[in-house]
Amino acid sequence: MIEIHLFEQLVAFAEHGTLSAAAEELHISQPALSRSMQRLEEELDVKLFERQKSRLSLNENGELTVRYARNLLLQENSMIEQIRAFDRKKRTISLGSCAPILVPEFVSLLSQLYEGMTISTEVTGDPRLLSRLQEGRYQLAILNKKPDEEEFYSCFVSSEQLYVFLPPVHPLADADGLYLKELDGQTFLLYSQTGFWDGLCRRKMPNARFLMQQDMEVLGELVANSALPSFTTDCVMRQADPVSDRVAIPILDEEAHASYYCACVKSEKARFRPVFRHYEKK
Amino acid sequence: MIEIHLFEQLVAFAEHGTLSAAAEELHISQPALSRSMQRLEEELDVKLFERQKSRLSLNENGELTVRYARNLLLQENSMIEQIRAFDRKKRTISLGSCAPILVPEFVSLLSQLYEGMTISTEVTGDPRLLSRLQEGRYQLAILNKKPDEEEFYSCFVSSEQLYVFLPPVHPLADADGLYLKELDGQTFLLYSQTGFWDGLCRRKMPNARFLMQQDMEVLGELVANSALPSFTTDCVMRQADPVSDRVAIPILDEEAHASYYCACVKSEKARFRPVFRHYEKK
DNA sequence: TCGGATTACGTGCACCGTAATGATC
DNA sequence: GATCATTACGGTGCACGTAATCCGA
Repeated sequence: MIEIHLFEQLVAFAEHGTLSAAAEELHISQPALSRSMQRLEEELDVKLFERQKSRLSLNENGELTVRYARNLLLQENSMIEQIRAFDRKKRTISLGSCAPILVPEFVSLLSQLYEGMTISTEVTGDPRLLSRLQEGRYQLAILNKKPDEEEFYSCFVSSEQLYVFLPPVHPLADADGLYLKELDGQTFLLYSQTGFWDGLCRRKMPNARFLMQQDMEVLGELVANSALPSFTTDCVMRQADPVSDRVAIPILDEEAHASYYCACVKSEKARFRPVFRHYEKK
Repeated sequence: MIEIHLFEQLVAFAEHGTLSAAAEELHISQPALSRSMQRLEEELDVKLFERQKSRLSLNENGELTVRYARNLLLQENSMIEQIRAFDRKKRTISLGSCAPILVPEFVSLLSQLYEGMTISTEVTGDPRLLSRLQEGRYQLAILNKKPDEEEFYSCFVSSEQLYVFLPPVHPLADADGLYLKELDGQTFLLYSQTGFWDGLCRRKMPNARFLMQQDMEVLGELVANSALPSFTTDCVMRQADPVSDRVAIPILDEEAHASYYCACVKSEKARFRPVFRHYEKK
C-alpha cells in the first residue's frame, strides 16, 4: 500500500519539471519533496528518475507511473465527490418545476413537512423534466400535464391563467380576450424564469421580441415605467400588489390555461404522502 | 485528498464487522482504528456509521464508500504491479523455446552478452509461441520453423535428430531406423519438458502410453533401470554421459529432424544483434 | 553566483498504544 | 463479567523545515 499523497507529489513534479517549483505548489519544502520522491521509489522498488546531480527528470518508469497516478487521483477525487453527492441527496429534496408560481409555496410546505432537509428548486421549460424526475435528479416535480400513472404518482395542485399585461394606451388594451397570435411581432418584457410559459410564447409568437429580465424586481420597475407589454397570470395578480395601472387581458389560447400537478416516482409515494395529502384535502 | 490507508481500514472494518476484529487484522490497536474511522468521516464530511454506543455499523453512505474503496484499492494494487512489471521487463530477457536442448546454452550466452539482465526461460510445445513473441511476452524465441520474415528477424542455430532409445533386448533394437508409427501402442518414459517433441509423439503414436517425468535425473535412473523404451536425440547424446547400454535408433519421420531458429520481433533486431552474430558466424 | 538537488540535523506533532470509561448483552 | 466503542493521556517516530553542501550553467 502506497499513500496517495506520494503519487500526488509525483504528478506535481511532472507538471512543474523541478522539485523546487513543485514543492512551492504543494506548500512544502524542497527537501521534503526530494525525500518523498526517494521514498516513493523505495516503496515501489522501481527507479523513477534520472538523476544528473543538479537536474532531476522522469525516466520511462516515471512517465508511466505519472500516467497511472493521474488516473488514480482522478478516480479518488470522483469517488469522494460521489460519496458526498450521495449523502447530500439524502438530506435534500430537489424540486423541478415547469413554472415558477408554485415554487415558494412548495419550498415553504416542504420545509415544514421535512424538517432539517434542504430544499433545492429549479424552474425549467425543458420537456425532459419528467425523465429527470425518473432518473432521480428531482424527487418532486411540478408539471403542467398529469404524468403516466404507471410510473408516477401525482395529484392536481392548482391552475393558472395567462394574461397579457398592457398599458392603457396600448391599441389592444380594451379587448375582452386575445389570442397570442394577435400579439405576434410586438416587443415584450419577459421574466426569464417562466418555465414552460417561455416556450409557449415563442411558439405562438415566432416574430415577437422578448426583452428577458433575470430579476423580478427590475422587471416590475420596467413594467411600471415603460409602455412595453408584458405578461402576468391570475395567480401572480392575486399575490402581488396591484401597483401598476396596466390592464390584464386574458389569453384565449387553450394552452394559456395551465393545470399544475405535483408528481413523484411511484416508489417514493409513501415518502411524499404528506405533500399529496396537503393538496388532496383541499 | 484522503489517504488510502483510511479506506483500507474501512474495508477491513466492513469485512470483520467490529473495530476490534479489524484492528487485530490490521495490527493496530482498537482505539487507533476508532480514531481513523472518525477522521475518515471528518475528512469526507459524511457520516459513515451508525453508532449504537457499543456497536458500530455502516450506514448507507458507509456501504457505498466501502464499495468505492474496494475498487480504489484494487486499482492502486494493480497499478503498482503494472509499474513493477514494466520495470522488471526492461531488465529481464524472456526466452520461449519449442525445445529444451538449447536453453542452457542460450541462458549462458545471454548472461554473458547482457550483463546484469535476468534471463527467464520457458519451454513449451504451444504453437502460440510465435504470437507470444509478437505480444512481447517473450523477447526471444527458439522455434523449429523459420518465421515470417516480414515481422520477425531470425537465424538458424542448430538442428536435432530424434532417436528412440531402446534396451538391447527390445524386439526392434536391431533396426537401422524406425518410423514412429511402428512404435505406436507401446509404453514410453518421456520427459515432460520436451516442448514440441511431445506433440509430435502423441500425434504420430495416438495409442502409445507416456509415463511423464518432471525430473531429468529421475528419468535417467528409470531409463538405466527399466526395460521401457524412451527417446533421446543426437544433441543429448553428445552432451550426456553414455552410461546406459541402450541402443539409439534414428526416427525416420521427416519431423523427427528439427532445425532450430532463434527469432525476435524486427523492432528488436538491433538489441539482439550480438546473439544473432554469435550464431551467424558459426 | 544563482538555481537546483541532496544530505545533515534538530524539532514538533500526529498518531500510536495503554489505560480508563461507558455502554450493552 | 465479557465484549465493544470511545475518551484520556503520555510517549515516540517520523516527516518536516532550516541549514549546509554539492554541482552545474
